[in-house]
Amino acid sequence: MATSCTDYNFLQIEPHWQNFWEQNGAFRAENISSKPKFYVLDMFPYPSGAGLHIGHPEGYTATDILARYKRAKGFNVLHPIGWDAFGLPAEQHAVKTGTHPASNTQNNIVNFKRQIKALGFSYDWDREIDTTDPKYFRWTQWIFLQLFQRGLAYVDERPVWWCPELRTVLANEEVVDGKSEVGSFPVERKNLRQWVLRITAYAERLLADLKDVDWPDSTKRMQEAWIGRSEGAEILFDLENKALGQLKIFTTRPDTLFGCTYMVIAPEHSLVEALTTVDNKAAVDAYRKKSAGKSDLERTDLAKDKSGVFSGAYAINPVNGHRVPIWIADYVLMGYGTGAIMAVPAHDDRDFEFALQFRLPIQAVVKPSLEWLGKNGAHLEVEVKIDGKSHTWTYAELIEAASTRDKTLEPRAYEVFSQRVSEFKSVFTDLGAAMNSGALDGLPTLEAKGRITESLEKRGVGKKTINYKLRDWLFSRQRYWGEPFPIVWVSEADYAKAKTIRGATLPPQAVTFKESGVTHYALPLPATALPLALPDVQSYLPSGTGESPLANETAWLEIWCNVETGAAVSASSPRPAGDAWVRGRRETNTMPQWAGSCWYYLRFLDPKNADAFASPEALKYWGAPDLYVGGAEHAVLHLLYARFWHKVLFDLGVVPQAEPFTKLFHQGIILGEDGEKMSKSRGNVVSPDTIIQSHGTDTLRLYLMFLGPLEAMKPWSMQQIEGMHRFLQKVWRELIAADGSVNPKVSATAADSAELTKLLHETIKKVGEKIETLQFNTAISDLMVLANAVQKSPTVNPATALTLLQLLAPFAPHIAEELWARLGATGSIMAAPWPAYDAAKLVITEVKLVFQVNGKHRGDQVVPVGLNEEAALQLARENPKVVPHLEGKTIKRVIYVPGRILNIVVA
RNA sequence: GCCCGGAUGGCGGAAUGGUAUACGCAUUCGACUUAAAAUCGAAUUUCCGAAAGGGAGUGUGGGUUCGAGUCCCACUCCGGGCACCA
Repeated sequence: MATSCTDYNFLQIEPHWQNFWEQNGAFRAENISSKPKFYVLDMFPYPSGAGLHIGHPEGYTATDILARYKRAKGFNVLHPIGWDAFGLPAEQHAVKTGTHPASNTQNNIVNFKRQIKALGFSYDWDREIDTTDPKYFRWTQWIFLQLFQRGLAYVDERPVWWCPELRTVLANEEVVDGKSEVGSFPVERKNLRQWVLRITAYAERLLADLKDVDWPDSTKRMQEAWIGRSEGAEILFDLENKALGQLKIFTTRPDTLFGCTYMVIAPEHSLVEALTTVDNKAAVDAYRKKSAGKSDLERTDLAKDKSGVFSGAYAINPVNGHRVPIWIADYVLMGYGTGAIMAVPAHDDRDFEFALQFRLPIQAVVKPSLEWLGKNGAHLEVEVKIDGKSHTWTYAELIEAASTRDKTLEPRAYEVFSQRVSEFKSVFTDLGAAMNSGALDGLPTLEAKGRITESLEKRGVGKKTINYKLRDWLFSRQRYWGEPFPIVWVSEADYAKAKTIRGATLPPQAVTFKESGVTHYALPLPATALPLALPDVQSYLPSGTGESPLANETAWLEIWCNVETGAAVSASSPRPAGDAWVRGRRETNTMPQWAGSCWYYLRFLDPKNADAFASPEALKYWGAPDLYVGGAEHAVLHLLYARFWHKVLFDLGVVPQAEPFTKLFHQGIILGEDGEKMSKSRGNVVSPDTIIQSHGTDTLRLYLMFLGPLEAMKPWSMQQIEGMHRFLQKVWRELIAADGSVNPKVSATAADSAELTKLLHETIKKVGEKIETLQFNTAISDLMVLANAVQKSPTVNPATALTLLQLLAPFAPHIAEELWARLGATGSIMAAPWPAYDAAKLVITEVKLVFQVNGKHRGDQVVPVGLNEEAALQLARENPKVVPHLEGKTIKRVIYVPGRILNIVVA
């Protein structure tokens, strides 16, 4: 039933149809259906206090268009939404106001939901999820238990930002210019006990399986770089002081081992203390202290000046027995490789810089090409002996001679490189051939690598290894507002007791940590005891010790725990009867925001299931999302973490496919009218609410899609949006008369012109194809062209008008429903099958043939399709515009592309 | 420094190797109106020209081709991401 307004009153029409859809459950997806499925997913939002910004509806409109189109095409469409609602801002708000983060979060959700509903998206609201709902995070905790059980979770000391003044741990974003964001107090790095997930165990598969997904190449490449696989060798260097054992290094260039003139270990390396000699101790201690205060970022910021300090100790190069000094420098990171390197200054930029700064020897061991030598050493002057006579040449001359006239000069060229390597303009880091390397001499780099690795391996001082930049995932936060870990810390004896009862659910190796000489054992709650809810706390302020506010909730924290059932009573109560009760302390860390978003796409399949995170039937029917749309800022972290969890679930046999997101698309950022990123401080933020009030959501949706290609970054324009509104007004006016009745030009007795009919069928074809490929901006152009044709036409057949509305419906669903109803069509436009085009109507009998002379457009003529070349050439030669260009010329060649061009090449 | 994008009218942008600038915005003129808005019609890459017409033209320079915005090579500028990863 249509509204009663006479003009295009979107403020009345839009809520009316939103209400209609809601009451009819128009967008409900069925888990049991004979229809083919289509799962289209948005990256669900974090419900911030600021409300929706214009970037949200951009991606959401794109998926909504596809969802509505696919429904019309006969698919059972799953198009869900929910809330990624754990997070730092809610916690900060709670600290400030003292109110529970849940209440603030719920307020924000209400606001987000109102805004999203006002945009008319066809979400299945029955499947709404909220990551902070215990019914949801019960399964987040369950997945953690699976990881834990498989040995993929462990506890380790990791550095975090610590603010002594605020007595709290800070997130990276809470640290601004080395000071706390709140209060500008100094901060330092401090090691704290953290949960870590062993994502590195999946590095190889995370890399290899990228080939199976339909993702933007740039995103794949970013993930590849992040995983950062490199092949090389681990090599053991004997230490001069044999009592200290050996030093293990990682290198991607074992072939340069003969060029190793010193070694560097990270300041955090476990051997630092033992290696440092008495004379150097003071300097080393000072240096370690200085670099401990630096973040990785600061270490890299100081890139220009390499810093470091000599340990006083030496190692022995395993291939030539040379005594090489061991330095300590923070350009070597403990987190990559072995935290120690062999420095080859002749063939590595950083090592070279360091060697220059500390006057360490530089030994060339890889031959560059003569070309490279000429380019980088041209400025040198060299002595050259020819027939016993000495000449002074420029190095460029020597290279020139060696590479053209006199091959015998080549050794001299390399001799110069060898002796004066530090005088060359750049460091040779590419592949070449070995030199000054004993038995390796002359071997190309790749062969030399293999040869030396093999020989080291035989001697037991080296082996081939693969290294990844990817590091294990720091998975805990010292915060209140996150999923609690379903872990209780117990004594060794109690853990042993638990093991006899629940052995199968414990990891192969117990997870432990040592504190004041006591080893604590991590005992998981049984899955039946989930969810472990957050307790109410007195204060959201941090505990002051670095632990989360949960550490202050003694009654929740210190418990008697039943190892069999996971039941708990406060430790202040008497110990309950029975053997299974042990004394424990709960884990006070909570999970990071990523946890909830790592698997939410699976919960949508079966969101109310109380027995499993989703039923096997739902998992099988829906599978992975067919399309996932979201910002490129998630190209690495979210998308890599989710892939990791998914693979673990796949290994468990609970999800049927190895990759979670088959097809991925990133929408571009919408900039402010000034072409800058939208931000509060610039005052260029556009709110969807304002536009919905002034122009309506149909206009907003159309405009967002018309701005430009979905993936492009594009500026907002208030003037352009008027054009979209005019377009909808025009559609309205062509179909509805001033009094609100149907425009008399829409007449059942009117037959459309052949041109209009043809255009209609062309448009059906184009719009359908363009929706499939997410080319919405040009699809809308096509709709405008059709609307313009309808406008020009004196009459229009109702069937044509209805088809136009159907094509418009995915983009601007409210006005489409309204006009559909007013034209007397039955049911919802959403229920009508997508119009099919008639290929016969697309057949053309005449085309415009362009005449070119020497590739230049000189004239054109409408000709029948299938005109042969001879006839076409004849027409061209008679064309008055072409004739002058042919006069007095001989035709050398004719290129004829039927239906397109006839190019006459003349001399 | 490295990696990835991009550069087309006054603006957002469109163009399977085949008429460059579709569609929209803006601007100008005209119609309607007492007037304005809205709407409708027309014009709008640039240079020469009254016009007809012609020349140039997709960041720069080269190349391939009958024909290049599109393919190849070199470069400039802009944007984004990553960054001492051995």
